[in-house]
Amino acid sequence: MSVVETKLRIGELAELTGTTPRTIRYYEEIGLLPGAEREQGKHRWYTEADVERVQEIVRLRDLLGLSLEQLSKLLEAETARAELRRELQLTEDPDDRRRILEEASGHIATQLELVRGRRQELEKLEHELADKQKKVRRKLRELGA
Amino acid sequence: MSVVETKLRIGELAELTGTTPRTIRYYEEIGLLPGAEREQGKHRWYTEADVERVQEIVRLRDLLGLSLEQLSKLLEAETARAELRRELQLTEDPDDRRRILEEASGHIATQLELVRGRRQELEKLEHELADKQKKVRRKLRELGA
DNA sequence: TTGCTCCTCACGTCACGTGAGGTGGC
DNA sequence: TTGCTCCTCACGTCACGTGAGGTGGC
Repeated sequence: MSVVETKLRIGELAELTGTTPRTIRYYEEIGLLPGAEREQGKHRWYTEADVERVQEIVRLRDLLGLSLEQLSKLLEAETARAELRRELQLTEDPDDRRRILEEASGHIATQLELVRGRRQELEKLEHELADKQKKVRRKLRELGA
Repeated sequence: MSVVETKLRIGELAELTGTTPRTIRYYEEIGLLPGAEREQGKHRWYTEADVERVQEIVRLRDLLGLSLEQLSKLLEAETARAELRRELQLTEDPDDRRRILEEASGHIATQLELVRGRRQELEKLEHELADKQKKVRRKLRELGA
């Protein structure tokens, strides 16, 4: 919670997230990343929040294999929520707070379903491979005897 | 083990594997699929073995997120093994059998490592999401009280 | 001021999608 | 024979990679 925000250049953001400047610019171009702050019209400056956003994008992209359009839709709700949350953290109205929390819960549930489905597919493949491995090793033992 | 092989057309192979004819042709073009039997120079005919091959390709492609070049290398050894296996199932030489089985074991181990790594990444993400969900739900309960 | 990183085109690539126009097989 | 599926170009698309030529900031 420091007062001075850490300002990052596009190359630094890229390195911290395992991407490239070109990828960052592309994500901005298609609206997946909010347009970075541009001092007087030249270099882009990023914050810690951008690092987290890009890390989330990269993780879901790689682990779930979603297209960037699908990812946009998945993260859109989250982005809207984040904005609302800021506004409404100021208010203390319990109805508003409940609504925001319920939306968050639903959004997390959606992601959880996707992740669980993938994990189960991978577990199935893993078990099949482990099974194959067992059979091959049993045959090797039989040969050794 | 029937004598008559089931002959499949490219559209049937595609549907059975969740792909498209264009994808099948592309995989043949880049050498990921062996060129299908071509009767007199026109339609391609496929067998059950092709179905299994494409299913394996698709599964590894989607679950591991490998490029088709990486997949080629991963499956190359397996293809070579399959051929050797046929030759050597005829011979009964234990040294040859041992060598083949050991190669198979190594190859399966490689795939298992990739699959386990992915599975663990997904589990980590799943736990983080489950954690988030818990926190949101706790806040909701606090509001309800 | 020098050197590195940044900037914007713009063309290239990978893994296919999508017609266009024509031929094969139950 | 008719209709569907197949065939081969060949251009389009998505998600960037890769220079080319030029400007910004510690």
